[in-house]
Amino acid sequence: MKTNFYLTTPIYYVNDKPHIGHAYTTILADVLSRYHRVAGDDVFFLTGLDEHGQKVQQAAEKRGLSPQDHCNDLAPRFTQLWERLQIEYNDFIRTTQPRHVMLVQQVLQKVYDSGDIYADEYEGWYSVAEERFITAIEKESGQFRDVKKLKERNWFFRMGKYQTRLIEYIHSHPEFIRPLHRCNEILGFLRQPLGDLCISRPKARMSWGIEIPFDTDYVTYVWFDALLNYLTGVGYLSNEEQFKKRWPADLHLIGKDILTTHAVYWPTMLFSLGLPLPKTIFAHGWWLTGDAKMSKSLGNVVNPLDLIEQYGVDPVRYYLMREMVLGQDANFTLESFIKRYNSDLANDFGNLLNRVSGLISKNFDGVVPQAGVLSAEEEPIKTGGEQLEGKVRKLIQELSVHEAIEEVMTLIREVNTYVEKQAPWKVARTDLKRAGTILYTSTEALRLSAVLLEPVMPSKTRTVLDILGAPGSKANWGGLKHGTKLKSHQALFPRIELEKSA
RNA sequence: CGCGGGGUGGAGCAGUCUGGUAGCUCGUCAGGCUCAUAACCUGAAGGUCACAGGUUCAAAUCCUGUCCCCGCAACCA
Repeated sequence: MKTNFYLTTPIYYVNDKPHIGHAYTTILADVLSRYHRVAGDDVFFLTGLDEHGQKVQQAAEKRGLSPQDHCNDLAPRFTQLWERLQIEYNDFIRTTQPRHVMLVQQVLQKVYDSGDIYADEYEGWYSVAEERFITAIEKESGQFRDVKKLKERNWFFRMGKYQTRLIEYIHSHPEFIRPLHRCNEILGFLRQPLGDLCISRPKARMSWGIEIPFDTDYVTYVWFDALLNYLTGVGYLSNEEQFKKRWPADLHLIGKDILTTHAVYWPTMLFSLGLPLPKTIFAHGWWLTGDAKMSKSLGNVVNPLDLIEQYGVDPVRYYLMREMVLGQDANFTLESFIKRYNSDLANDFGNLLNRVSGLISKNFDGVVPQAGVLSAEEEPIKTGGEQLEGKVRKLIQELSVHEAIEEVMTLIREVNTYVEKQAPWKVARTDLKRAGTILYTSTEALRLSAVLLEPVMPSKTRTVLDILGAPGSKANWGGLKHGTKLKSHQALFPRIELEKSA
């Protein structure tokens, strides 16, 4: 019986091209998916686009396009980037798809019928920029642009009535909101009375959205619409078999900026629908460049496509996964990227491949030698290799991707040390059998490391396994077969030579 | 008392939830090796873990307080 694993990224808002933040979350989801697939889980990985809302409407108007044309134009930029980044998602949802529109309307009707939606006249300060009403305190803060007094009839979701239940749920499910400090943040937020959520927008003001089924003068507030994608993607109200199998989601990956919507709005919506809550909502940090937050709005976006063109997909994936401690902010700089690339990928990983393949080529005609009797020297390498898969698996379960990677890199460094100390190039002159044992051991450890890095760097690790004649092999010791002829190859990760500038 | 992030050897960071000789990468210095992508290996220097109290047999880690740095119009993960 396979374990189901359903994970999601947020659906990205299509008012501009994708940037490194989108790429990061999606790569992270892909890496986790791949680790779970390798572990034998039945993975369902959902990503997609959030296409409704005022900002999309405005962006479209600016370009002289209809909102739908604007979305249709931008959507491929995301899907093409995901292809380029080797993202293997199971489904790509767009909130303008009929399946989603239907679901949102059904859900609205359901919630309405259950009495959790009511109409009310509301007068307050409205931030055009934020697309929402703000409180008097927020207005005083001066942080909101285009604030005006607005009196409007709208539909409201009885979010407030689930406050106590949500607090209790969070307390009794420590894995629900992670990392822990985010959980505390939400609990802090919930110490204030939780109001109801305005879930409609009058078409007169904003028409680009899903029509409210019981009041056609209104469209659905974009967040109420967007969050439901997680249900649409697994067939809620349309494919009960799939839904039963997949829901609740195991992991919602999100950025810390959208924590409240996911950890407060979303659970209360699910409470109202009588559905179980996702097992874990994980909020990761931001990529900072210098001291500024990476954002498409600041014009300091590092275009992931540019990096890929120059250095390849795998190093970019590796860097993003290794450099960010999940849950914290990280700095993105070209310098640190190059350092990581050179020290980890070129000097340690790639160079080790060259060392062993060169030695096998010189001393064994390029044919993997047999491991003879293992001495005490081999033990740490072999044991380390045997234990590595378990360590990596545990760390991935804990969502410590950077540590999982570091565990593998540690073994690779140990193998480099081992090769250095055993000096097979010397031993080969007097004891070819012993040299064979050394080379088998180091090459096998390299193979095993490549297998365990495959979710992070799917292309390059496959190249390594291909060179070693062990494609599709597993992370247990002994996957490398003696007698295999190694394929000739170029440097796996050519060093990036830094231009020496003043 | 607006919100959030952070202060750990020269740099960048783990470690803090689950207290127990302070770790990694880079850089520097010295040496080794020369199979390899000027790579790799060994050793060394360098930290009172922002500060002050407290809890404890034991604190970077838990509690209390203080100081400092960074980000916060444009919804952006």
